[in-house]
Amino acid sequence: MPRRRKAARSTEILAAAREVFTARSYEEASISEIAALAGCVEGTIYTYFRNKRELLDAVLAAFFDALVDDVAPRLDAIHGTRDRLRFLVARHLRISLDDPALGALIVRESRRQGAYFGSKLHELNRRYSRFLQQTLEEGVRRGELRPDLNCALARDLIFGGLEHWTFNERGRRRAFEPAAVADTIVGMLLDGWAASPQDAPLAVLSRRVDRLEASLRQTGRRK
Amino acid sequence: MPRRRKAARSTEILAAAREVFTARSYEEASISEIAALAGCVEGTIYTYFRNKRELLDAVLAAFFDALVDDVAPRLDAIHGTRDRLRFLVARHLRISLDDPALGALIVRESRRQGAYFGSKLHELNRRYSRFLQQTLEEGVRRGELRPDLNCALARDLIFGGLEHWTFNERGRRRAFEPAAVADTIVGMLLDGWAASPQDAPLAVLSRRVDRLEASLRQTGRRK
DNA sequence: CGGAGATATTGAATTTCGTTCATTAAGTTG
DNA sequence: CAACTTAATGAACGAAATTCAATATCTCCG
Repeated sequence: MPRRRKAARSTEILAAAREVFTARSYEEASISEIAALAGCVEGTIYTYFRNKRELLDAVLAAFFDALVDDVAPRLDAIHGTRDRLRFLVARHLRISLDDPALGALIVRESRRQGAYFGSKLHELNRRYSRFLQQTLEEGVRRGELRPDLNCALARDLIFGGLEHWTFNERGRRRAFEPAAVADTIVGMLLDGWAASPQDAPLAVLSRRVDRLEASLRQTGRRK
Repeated sequence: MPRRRKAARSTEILAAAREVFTARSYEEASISEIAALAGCVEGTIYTYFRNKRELLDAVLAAFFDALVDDVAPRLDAIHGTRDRLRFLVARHLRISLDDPALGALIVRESRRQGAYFGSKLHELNRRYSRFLQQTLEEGVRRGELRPDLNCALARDLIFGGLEHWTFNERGRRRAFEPAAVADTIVGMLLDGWAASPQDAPLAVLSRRVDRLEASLRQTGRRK
């Protein structure tokens, strides 16, 4: 009932919506719960947002906005393609550590609206993913990456791969170190998965070491 | 009103549900529309499926079941890690060509339920993705892939990357040739993105050609 | 063949939830 | 302090998911 500046109310509703949308799935999240949490009635929400979907989009948009602002200056300070990639991958992985529920929400809901392409969300996503694509393109220009690399495809492989891995990792309920995982992933992508010819003896030896370590770990656990 | 064998009704409802869920988003798809298409009333559906979500899951499960049955024998007939990977990637890409609407539905909705991990859908997904993971593991064992390759991570990178790329490609409304794209992607992943030392002169030359072409295009546009 | 039991199907009732809108009340301005 | 603007309300509406007691149809056994 008290009347305030529009911006304040809008922020409250957005915060409440974020709370509820991360706690429940989109279908289960109800406008009435968001309204209760924001300290207003359902009707009020509709003077700020056209509908439930748009409210969710606003929550996601706020996140991407902040993300872009955070990444831009830090990426500028890094030189060298491999290091930049490591930073971008680690930063992306950190999303789901900083706020796991929000990270899950983004994976669940960010690409779901019928008219995704051309939406504000799509535009924000493009702005964010451009960091990666430009890094790749510059890598090619500098001769650090293969001249025939399809950068748009490479970008999709990275983002999609990270999303998928993060999603599965959440299911496994394991902790992880973004910087270390980013190192591994960037190494895999830049250097390839195929064994180099001179690796063959190394492969055999490494396999034996792996097995030794594994069995040591096993016996260790059995005390 | 006519009464038939349970299996027949169930199949009709499933077919109708698939139709409606691919045409509209989950929220927009209504049980009444599915019932109308299946030639029964809403109530009937609830004697076969507990709720709307479970109906959707059944549609997705039927798809994954068929997919696993299709892939298994064909993969067995292929030997060599690179060829197997090419097949698996191409087959996965073909999903969204065979039935684009269903492909889109899978991306949109397959990981959305709150209790995904441990669900039947999760189990089917695991069975399908195991094809890829086992191919990778065998590749390592044979010495065709790097001995230190993290196969679970590699698998996630591939599936996630393909999903992301397919999603974006749909937005771009371009056609593509699964075999050709699979070739490119498997090549990228196995051989890496970093320029090999002897590529350096090539990279520089390629860069110069790029620039020439770009400026030609520019002047062309200015007429 | 006929009736009893089983069960598939119904459709109306219930409930829940998103959304609308006429009304109220709090600020603002002159 | 009036006239105006607009934030906020909350009751009402409509649509859609879900439930359930009643009904229709099938099966099987005497």
